[in-house]
Amino acid sequence: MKKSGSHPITLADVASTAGVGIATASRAVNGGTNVSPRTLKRVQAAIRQLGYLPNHAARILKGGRTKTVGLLMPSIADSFFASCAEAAGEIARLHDSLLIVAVSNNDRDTEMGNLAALMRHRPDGLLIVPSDCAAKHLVSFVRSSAVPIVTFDRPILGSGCPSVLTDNFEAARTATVHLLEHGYKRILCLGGEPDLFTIRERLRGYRHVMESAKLPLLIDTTLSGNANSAVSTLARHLAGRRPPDAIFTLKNSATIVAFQALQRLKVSIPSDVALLGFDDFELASTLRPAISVVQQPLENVGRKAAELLFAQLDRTPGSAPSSKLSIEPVVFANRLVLRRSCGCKMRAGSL
Amino acid sequence: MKKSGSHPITLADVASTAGVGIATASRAVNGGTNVSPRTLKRVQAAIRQLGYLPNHAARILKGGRTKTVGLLMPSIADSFFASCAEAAGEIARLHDSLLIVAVSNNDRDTEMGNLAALMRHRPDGLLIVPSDCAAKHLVSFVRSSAVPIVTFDRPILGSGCPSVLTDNFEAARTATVHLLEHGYKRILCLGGEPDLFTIRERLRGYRHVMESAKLPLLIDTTLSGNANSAVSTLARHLAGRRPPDAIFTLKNSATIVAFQALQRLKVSIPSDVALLGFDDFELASTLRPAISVVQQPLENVGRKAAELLFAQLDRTPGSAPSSKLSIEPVVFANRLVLRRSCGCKMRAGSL
DNA sequence: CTGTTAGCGCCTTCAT
DNA sequence: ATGAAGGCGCTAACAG
Repeated sequence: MKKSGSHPITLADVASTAGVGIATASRAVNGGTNVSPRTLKRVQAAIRQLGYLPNHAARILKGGRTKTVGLLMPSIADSFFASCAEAAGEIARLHDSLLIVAVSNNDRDTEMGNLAALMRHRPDGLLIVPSDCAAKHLVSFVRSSAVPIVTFDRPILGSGCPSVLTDNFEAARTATVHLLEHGYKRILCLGGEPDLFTIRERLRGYRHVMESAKLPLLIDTTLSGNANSAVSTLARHLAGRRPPDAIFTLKNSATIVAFQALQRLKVSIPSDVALLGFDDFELASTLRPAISVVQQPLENVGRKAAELLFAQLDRTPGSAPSSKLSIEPVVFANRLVLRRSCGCKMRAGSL
Repeated sequence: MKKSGSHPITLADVASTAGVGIATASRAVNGGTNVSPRTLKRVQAAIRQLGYLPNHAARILKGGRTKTVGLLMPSIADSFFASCAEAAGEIARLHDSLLIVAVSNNDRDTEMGNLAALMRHRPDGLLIVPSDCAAKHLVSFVRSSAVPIVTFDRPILGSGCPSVLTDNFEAARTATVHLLEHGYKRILCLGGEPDLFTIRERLRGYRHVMESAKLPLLIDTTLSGNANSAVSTLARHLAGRRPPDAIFTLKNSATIVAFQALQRLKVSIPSDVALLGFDDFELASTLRPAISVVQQPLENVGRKAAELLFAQLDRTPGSAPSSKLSIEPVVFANRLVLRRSCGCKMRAGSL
């Protein structure tokens, strides 16, 4: 109907076939204020007939919103971030906006490169999961950037940028305390990427508890995603003179590879060594034993971040600057989900 | 540096602070052909100093590419689609483009609504996982749309639109045959959403084999995502006079809820009933027993779809129309990954 | 209520 | 090698 040969339909086309002026057509398109019902109908008919689609670029050029929000995060495929993204996307749709997605792979250069690419599209706002929460490149970007930014999962330290986090420190504390209450004394804290903000916070929580209890710090943050390397890492720890009696894994993937390694080493959970992980995952309750975890309210994080961003966007520039959003991060509490791997529910009859 | 008060930097600003004409500045920005080295340098300095960023909207308005690709799929959070999206995104970056993401929830209205929103951003091309492969609304959209479209995972029948699929029929056939070879005779085919193209193809494969073998068709496509409903569904089947001796699940989530239900019903796999699922998932090999599955080459699908799309985009309009891309869908083969749940490797020593 | 007009920032002839 | 000028499609002032 409108594809072949024909040049793209413009407002002018609509106006002429409707027999009205361009401005009138424009008004008709945008809600139709100050347009007589009859003309409105005529214009709408022309629009349908021609298959007219407003040219977004032209509107933007005029100075309006682009109705897009840039989303920059480590990975789309990671279920954690995918959940946040989905939730954020829903909020965006509610505000008639779309998400432009870019990934950082937790790599600084990739991050800055893709951020630049993002910015060319002039998003109205930015949702960022910073790869490095202290890196000056991001700080200075945020400082000089005119677009509102909200970070989630991790902050950009010293940027004055609103962020939505979960209480990693407190959750790690609670988790470690729980392990202690089970009577474990040698708790191995296991994970990778020790430079990430979230990991550091969790480590801090673990440390805090262990030091208060005057128990030895057993920390190994050399874990890679590789299952085989986890086997040798764990074999080494388990073969020591004083092996750990419990393992606290610092994230999702660490929990999984640790579980797999333990399984392969035929180490029984929790009788030989207990396991408690940060981050829930779909099959955590289906594995045997079911894995106890710290559960983060993912959807809430993504949703809240998006809401915060749109709150800034929708606030008309004229409003009182006193109502400036608090710079204090929004922090969600985490939940300790107790299943079997930590030693809980041992008495319970079934699995 | 550039945030406060100051209006956004334009090419004119660059030109004036560099002391050159706008046109020259423009040339300098775009590769710098026909610009003396000295002026080039001056302009570049001005660009850096001012923090100039080309206004994408203006470029688009001039008729250029938007350097964006629309991605419309059922869900971002679904690991299957997330993997495809990530792969597609990488290809897009290689072509200096970004992904604009919209979701359909497999719902026709949501799909068309979000598609319309997508189109306003004038993407150079579209990557679509159609919710309904036969729905006329999409067909007519594709027909009338001027932007290149590639679908993946599912086709849009009768649209002449290139698509990237996996061989669902053949894989389901192979899987069912494998079950037969184990000696199972009463194979229950279990899943939900029987209207989806992929599900139908898999059902067709199952049917084909069972009918050839003159074995009874046991099909239940009423499964929802809910674990509890799966328990009652399976309990019912298992309690029948002639219960199934094997279950072939039609997708990822069905496999998981079936496994969970079986586990809760204390039905032993594979001795009481064997299990084989369509779609691999992260912990399939970690569950006990490890689940045998049909594995789809997800990344390949996403990547290939994006490549096909850019092949169309990069093909300059002038080139011979004879080289028009084949309308035959690209079909990837699937792999049957045999683990324990189907009864394989029972003799093997360990787990 | 409606039409006319002036740009938004950029690229691209066309002169110089 | 460079500058001036027009127009991409749209909206917001301003006239009528």
